[in-house]
Amino acid sequence: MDENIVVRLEKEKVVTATFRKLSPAKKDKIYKAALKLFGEDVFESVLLENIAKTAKVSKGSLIQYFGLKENLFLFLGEIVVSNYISYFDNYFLNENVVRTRDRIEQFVLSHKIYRKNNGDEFDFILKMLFENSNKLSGSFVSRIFDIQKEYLKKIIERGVQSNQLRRDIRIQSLASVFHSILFGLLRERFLDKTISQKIDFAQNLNQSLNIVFDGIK
Amino acid sequence: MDENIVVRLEKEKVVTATFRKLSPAKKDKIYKAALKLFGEDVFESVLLENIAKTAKVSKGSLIQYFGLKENLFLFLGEIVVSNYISYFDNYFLNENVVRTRDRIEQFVLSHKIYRKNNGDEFDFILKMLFENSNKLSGSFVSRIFDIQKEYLKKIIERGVQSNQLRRDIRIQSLASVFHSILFGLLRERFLDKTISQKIDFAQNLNQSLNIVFDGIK
Amino acid sequence: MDENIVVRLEKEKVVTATFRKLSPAKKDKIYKAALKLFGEDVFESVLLENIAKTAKVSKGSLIQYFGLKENLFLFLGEIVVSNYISYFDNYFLNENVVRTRDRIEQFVLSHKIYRKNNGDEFDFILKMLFENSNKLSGSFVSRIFDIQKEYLKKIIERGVQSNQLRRDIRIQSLASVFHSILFGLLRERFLDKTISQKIDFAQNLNQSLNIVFDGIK
Amino acid sequence: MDENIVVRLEKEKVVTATFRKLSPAKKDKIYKAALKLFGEDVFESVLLENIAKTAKVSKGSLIQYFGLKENLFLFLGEIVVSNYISYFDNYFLNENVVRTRDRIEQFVLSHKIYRKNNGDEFDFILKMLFENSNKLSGSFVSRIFDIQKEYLKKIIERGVQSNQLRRDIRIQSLASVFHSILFGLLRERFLDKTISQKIDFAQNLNQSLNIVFDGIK
DNA sequence: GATGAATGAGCATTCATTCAT
DNA sequence: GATGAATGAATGCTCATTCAT
Repeated sequence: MDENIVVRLEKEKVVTATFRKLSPAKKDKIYKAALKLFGEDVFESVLLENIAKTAKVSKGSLIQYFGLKENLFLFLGEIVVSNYISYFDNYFLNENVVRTRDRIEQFVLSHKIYRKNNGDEFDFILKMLFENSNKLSGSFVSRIFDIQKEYLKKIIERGVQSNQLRRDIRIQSLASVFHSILFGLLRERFLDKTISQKIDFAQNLNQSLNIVFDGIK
Repeated sequence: MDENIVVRLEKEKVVTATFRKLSPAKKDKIYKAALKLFGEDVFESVLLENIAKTAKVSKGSLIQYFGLKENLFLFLGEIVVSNYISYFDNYFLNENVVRTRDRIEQFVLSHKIYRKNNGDEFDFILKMLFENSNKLSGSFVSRIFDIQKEYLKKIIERGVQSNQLRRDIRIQSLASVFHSILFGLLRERFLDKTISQKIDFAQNLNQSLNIVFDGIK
Repeated sequence: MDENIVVRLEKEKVVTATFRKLSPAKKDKIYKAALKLFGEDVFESVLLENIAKTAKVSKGSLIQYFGLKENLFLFLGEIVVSNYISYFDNYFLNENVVRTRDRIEQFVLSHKIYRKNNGDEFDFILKMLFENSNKLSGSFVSRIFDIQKEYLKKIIERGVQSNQLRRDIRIQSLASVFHSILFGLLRERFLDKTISQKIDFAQNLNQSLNIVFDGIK
Repeated sequence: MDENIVVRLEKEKVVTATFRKLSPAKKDKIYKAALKLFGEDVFESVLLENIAKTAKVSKGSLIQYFGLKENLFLFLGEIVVSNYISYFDNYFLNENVVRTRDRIEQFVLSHKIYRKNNGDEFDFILKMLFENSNKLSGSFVSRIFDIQKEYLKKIIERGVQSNQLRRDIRIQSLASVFHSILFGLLRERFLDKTISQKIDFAQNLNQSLNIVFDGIK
């Protein structure tokens, strides 16, 4: 957990000094407990008492650390975003795919590995995307989306530079299109109960990318 | 309001006979009140008392009509879906655009008009898409999505028949791609607070369609 | 149903004139429906709506006939008591057992036949005896008990006259003792879940009577 | 209050750990308040709010201690039974009456003293015996009855051993008969509004015992 | 007279937050 | 600083009774 974020959140009155001074191990235990439970249920249905029990901390302490249930939730969001960035910054450092199309495909598919290693973070993000009221999750979702689009934009930019993509394309728009497709597949995969689910996620992705790269006229 | 739906819902114990027998005007008043409030806030935050007040009905009556708050909610969903279908079935009856690309564009843009005339329905759909837990809204969302994809599939099919689209395209996949784009734009438009919002919805749509129709290689 | 009772209850504002004027058949249908349901559950748990449904009458009518749920209940009690008296007055008219001991035994056992022919009345009496608050059932229970003791007293009196019983016995006390025993057996039979239930009711009765008739010293 | 019972009830989820950890004084205050009110009225008519007020505790705390109103009720029953046993076990330790007949008489009459010292327990038992639905009070009543019969059986057994009672008597049956008589007197004394009430309880008891001990033939 | 729709007082239960220890 | 007991506002649901048709 990035201590700088904790320091900033203390200034923003999201966490208290008491929390900041906790041992990293304890902070992490609280983070993990809250993450797990907020990833399993909607905000309203998650009880402080259960988080406390899971973190082996008292309910009173939780309130002392965050003041409000909502602040604990905000704190979570900040750490998840920060971890998400770390993870994919690192991913791109080690990625050396050449074709633009493949880079996008790999990026999207790499979320499967992210999920395997960071299951609770992944579940939390899904809950934020689809099940918590915009009032609570709005800014979190925007940030995750902006981050994802930023990665896509960088891939596209290099594609333009390397003449794999047409120069006249608007990068921002293309990033949005790719992002919508990625997001749509995600939703189908995890929420819809319709036929489409039976088709493989990777296959769906492949076809969608074909459509955009080849055009349909 | 389609009385056949009310009859069906009575069989499914979602509404009571007492509700079914209400005058259409009263049923509509209740529908409108609930629609407005459930479109403004998350399920848990909507109070029966306020719906009652808005509909100028007693809380007791509401319970007498639906038994459970959740049933009132389910009832709403059914009517909204039914109205959505009526609206767009009618839209396509009167539509006579020729180019496939333009047909999709018009269909998406027509949601603006739908919104203008059916603001509360529109807001309710948005709440369902983004803010209520999947447990509550899951089936509603699936149905709305299936309906939208069905319309897109029909447009695509005619596009293939009239040789405007390549014959080797998978219709289902293409419909999904278009739907993801449409859905992404919707989200950006109504929920994100980022820069992208400043750009015009229609322009965004136009560019997205260009990308898919032209290909980007 | 004894119309005189209905007339008296009207004067006591337990039933309305509207009810009195109902056809005997309808009055009886209401009586039977209420009897059945009040015999199945505690006063508070019996819903007017269900009585109405069972009697094929509207809830509004029920209120119109009795004003208060409690009055319907009082009405029931009156009729049950009246029927109970008729039944056992008639029983004693046709009874010609000689020995006092046997007369008591037969009287108690005859309740089995009463139960077979008047199951709902019997269940109602049990509910009154054991499960409804004294506030509601108190006077009913007293009356039933007085009636039963009266029958016992008459049996005892004849026993004394025919020199089957000691002359120095206090009839009232003896009647109470017999009644307590009868009542205790009833309770064991219908409410307790203990071992005693396995033993036969008739056997239990037989032994209890032996004890009292033989003395135990 | 027996702490072992509280510990057992915690395992059976009737009381919570929070309640168990309360100071004995506080537990007792709650017990006494609930006892008083449940002894005055039927289960449904007793309000948590009033118990809370009487115990000088918040309604929320009550729920925190017992989870359900019904559990508070069950808890009461357990303690009352346990106290009843303690009281009469102690009574028999200090009792040294010789004649069987007198022993029974004294045992029954000792309930008057029990009542004087434990008025609320006594009232609660009466409410359980006569006024709460069998669903709620059934097991409580069975247990109290079994306890009472057990005491009677022990008296009878010693009576047989000391040749005060005939050897051929069935102890179980005789205990039941005595119990019925005791119970009948109790009922007359506290619930009936009839003449019999005017006669003294002790006199009634005396006569009833005479009848059984002397036989009536 | 009959109906059944309308009403609203009443109550148990939930749970974040406060606060005493 | 840590704990967890105490609190009470908030809300869905029940159902006898009222009342308009």
